[in-house]
Amino acid sequence: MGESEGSEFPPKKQQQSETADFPAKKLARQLDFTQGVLPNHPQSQLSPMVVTPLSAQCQLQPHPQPQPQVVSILVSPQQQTQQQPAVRVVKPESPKSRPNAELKDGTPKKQKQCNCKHSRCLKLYCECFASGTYCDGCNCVNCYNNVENEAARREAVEATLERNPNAFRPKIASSPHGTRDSREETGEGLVFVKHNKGCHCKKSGCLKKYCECFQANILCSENCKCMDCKNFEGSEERQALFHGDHGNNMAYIQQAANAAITGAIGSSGYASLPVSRKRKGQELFFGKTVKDPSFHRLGHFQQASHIRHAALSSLLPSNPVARAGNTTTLGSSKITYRSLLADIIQSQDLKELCSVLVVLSGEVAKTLSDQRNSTKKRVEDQRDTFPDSSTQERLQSQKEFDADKIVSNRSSANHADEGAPDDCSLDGADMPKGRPMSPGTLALMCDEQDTIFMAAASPNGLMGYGCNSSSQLPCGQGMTEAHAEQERIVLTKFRDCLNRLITFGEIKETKCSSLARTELGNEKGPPSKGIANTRTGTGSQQGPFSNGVVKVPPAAKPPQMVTSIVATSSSDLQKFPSLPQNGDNKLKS
DNA sequence: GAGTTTGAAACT
DNA sequence: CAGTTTCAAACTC
Repeated sequence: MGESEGSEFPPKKQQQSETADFPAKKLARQLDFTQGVLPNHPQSQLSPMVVTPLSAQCQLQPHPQPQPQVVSILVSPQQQTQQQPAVRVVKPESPKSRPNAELKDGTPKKQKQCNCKHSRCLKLYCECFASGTYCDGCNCVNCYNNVENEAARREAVEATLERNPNAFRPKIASSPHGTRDSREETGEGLVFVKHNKGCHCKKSGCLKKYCECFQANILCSENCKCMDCKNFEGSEERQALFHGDHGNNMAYIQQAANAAITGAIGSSGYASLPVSRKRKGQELFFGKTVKDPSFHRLGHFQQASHIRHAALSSLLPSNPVARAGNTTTLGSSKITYRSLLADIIQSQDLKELCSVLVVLSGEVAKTLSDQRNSTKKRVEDQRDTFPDSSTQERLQSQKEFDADKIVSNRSSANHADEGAPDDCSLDGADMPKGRPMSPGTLALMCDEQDTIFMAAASPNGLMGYGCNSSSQLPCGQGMTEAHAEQERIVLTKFRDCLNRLITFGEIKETKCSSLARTELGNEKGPPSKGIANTRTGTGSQQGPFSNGVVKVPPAAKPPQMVTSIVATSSSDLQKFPSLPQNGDNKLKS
């Protein structure tokens, strides 16, 4: 029925609804990108920074709302020209919907390929379409979800949005404010996420991937209308799935799921809870305690593996959830991901970091221009002494050489432990004349609307540097070098910061890993393959915010994060193998 | 790999 | 809004 072959697709009814307003504006309106947080927020007007994935990830959050998963906006080349962003709403919890996501072992995962036959990949049945991406290398038949059929695709998007304005929104969201309040009341440092619509499972017990909640590695919530749900906190069935260190073994999980669904697990040895034990409202948020605290950690393990975006957002200090301190408190019933670094990164720290980087940048600029000035002065002095042209030439060469040396010396001083990324200096090659800023710098600044950063920048001369120095330095190469150097210094420090964060996270991870093993009483289980991801080698295999997600006592927390970061010496750096040296990866990683 | 099961999406 | 159908992924054999 429905769309039979040969019938007009999409249906006429849907086609008629096209308006001039659509789809870009409509999309922009309907996709708040942050789970309903932004629409009323002044910054919700789809600024370029918001739709830029990198920016979205490192964007400083001036607003206090809990930050949901990062929503990547995929702008196809064609759509870029048409200013109609396709929206790739990432289900951050679902590996399959994260193109190029990595498996736990770090192996790059191929983008999910759909196998649609009858939907032309223009309905939400199609995962590619649902995720806002073109089909690429899929096994689909009669696919319209491609550039060649952009018009049809757009209409389909419109039709889909007409049916459901939230169709392309992330299905998994951070809980609304009330939940955050709950968190605050319980003193928990947990991020609460749940399925927006909830699942409607009947037979799977919400313990199979048929269940969107389970697939998302989140617990069923009050939004769900599932039957015989076993995907709730404290569920022995669910716990059995992930018990021990089988967290990565899907076969084992599925076996356990089957056992759970058929009743083999859950009625033996444990008091079976009522069917609707999943949270309804806040009942369980406050009252019910978790029988087994270790299960709580398990929840973190599991969820962490899929919710990297959430991890990132929880890292943001402005997220009060991430800020909450006591990692040893395990009273809440809502299991959600919480970053290992949540205790380490404080809002204040990030502000300080920004300020320090700005100051640092300003200092570099100042030092650089001072040195250039002295060089210039020396040259001029010598010119007065040796007015002949050949000497002038030599002096000019000397001047240029000195300038280069300044840059390279400073560079080497700050890259003693690395191959200095030359690409930094390329950034300014095609800078505009006004206030040149390389992509790297822009990335560092992340959000140009961030008042903290910008406010801090001005008094320290960073913002003025470009103008001032332009009068001091010859335009072009010298200025490019100056900016490149300035950027390099700042990025280096920032990298140091990230390195240290990684290290702290790993310390916690390691501690928690052993702690979890102990508390889980999993003598029967084989050693974990996935829980304790010890970073080996360069450490750049995993991003700084990768899935080390284990709760541990905050023993590793440095007293003053930023201060210690900035004070990091190059010798310290050598302890921490680097982040990617490639300029592009420096911040994106 | 084919067939079955499942639940979301689409439709009535 | 509830019931039914369609669809494609998940799952089983």
